[in-house]
Amino acid sequence: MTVKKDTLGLVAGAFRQHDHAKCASLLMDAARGLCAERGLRLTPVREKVLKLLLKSHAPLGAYDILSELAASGFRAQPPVAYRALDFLVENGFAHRIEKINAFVACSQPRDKHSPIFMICNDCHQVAETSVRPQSSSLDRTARAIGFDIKHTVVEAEGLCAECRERMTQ
Amino acid sequence: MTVKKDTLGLVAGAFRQHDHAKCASLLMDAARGLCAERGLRLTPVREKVLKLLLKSHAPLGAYDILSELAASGFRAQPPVAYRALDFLVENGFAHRIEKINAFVACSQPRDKHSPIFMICNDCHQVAETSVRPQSSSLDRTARAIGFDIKHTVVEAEGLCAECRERMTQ
DNA sequence: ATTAATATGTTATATTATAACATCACGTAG
DNA sequence: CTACGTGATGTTATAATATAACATATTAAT
Repeated sequence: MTVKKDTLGLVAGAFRQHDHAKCASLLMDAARGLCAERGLRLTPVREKVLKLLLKSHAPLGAYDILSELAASGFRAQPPVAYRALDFLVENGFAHRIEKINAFVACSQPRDKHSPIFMICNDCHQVAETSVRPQSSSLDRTARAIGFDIKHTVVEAEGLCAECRERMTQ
Repeated sequence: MTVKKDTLGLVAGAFRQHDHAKCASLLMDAARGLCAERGLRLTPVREKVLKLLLKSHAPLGAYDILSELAASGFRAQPPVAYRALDFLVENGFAHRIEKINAFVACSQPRDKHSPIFMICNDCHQVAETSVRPQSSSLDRTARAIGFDIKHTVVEAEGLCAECRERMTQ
């Protein structure tokens, strides 16, 4: 089993009830701490966008974010959202989900990791888990052919356990 | 090692010189055969789009295909390309690469497989390989939390061995 | 204070994708 | 054969996603 126990817990948790407010505020603190450590500027827009991502139970598109920014009195031209998102993604505070052109806050911003997403087609929630870099079959295949990986995209779409249960009831 | 030997060969091959014309015509024949077996209609546009994908050494965007279709006398409104691509993807003759919004012909259209792509940022070629369904850590994680996978996206971007060598020369 | 680097403001436009509805082609049940 | 249902194509329009380019402002370091 390449998946770590606590990571598995997190995955399951993302599709269940949990203290989201607490979880969000811990992650916000983590981001502030990391920015301080690394000399990164968590400016008002960037912080607001991260807050929006943390608050959401589902991934947000750039234009969802844009309209929430507008509602909070920020400037609302597309580059505003894309720049903030770029910052968050580049620095590991958020991830882009390619399959659905959307963004989620990272659930483990301190760890170097290769995220894996499970996207539920019914409730539209997304669970993040990860594998240790270097341990996946993707990495092993790459090494075997001398391919130097810069970034990986690993996503699955389907139905989460809760939605599946609800459907058969 | 979860990667099969012959699959590995294919991966390496995709970034190297090979008899592309022969490889393309074999895959075209395979597609015609599969359509006959399964009662699918490989109409002129669909065949032309598959031909274009097979001919290309790199993935093609929908609008690349559209302009090549136009150049060959086909109708060239976006839905024409998207419909043909949808058909090819749904029936396993092509894959969509999410990371770059582009399409490639499938190199193993007869096999049920979960494709993996390695995208070279320098030469823009893409190698397809695959893992046996059910054997990846993605599948194991999904089973562990009761997530029912419909489709997976596994992609890596970076530098292929050839481009890396060329750069250090 | 001056300056270089970073971040934001703004306009415009590029790129990717789909909705909606009309028409056509083809196999088949009557 | 023929009319009917299905699937495929034609066409217009527009939606959704993303970036280029350049001006201005803020910050941090000298």
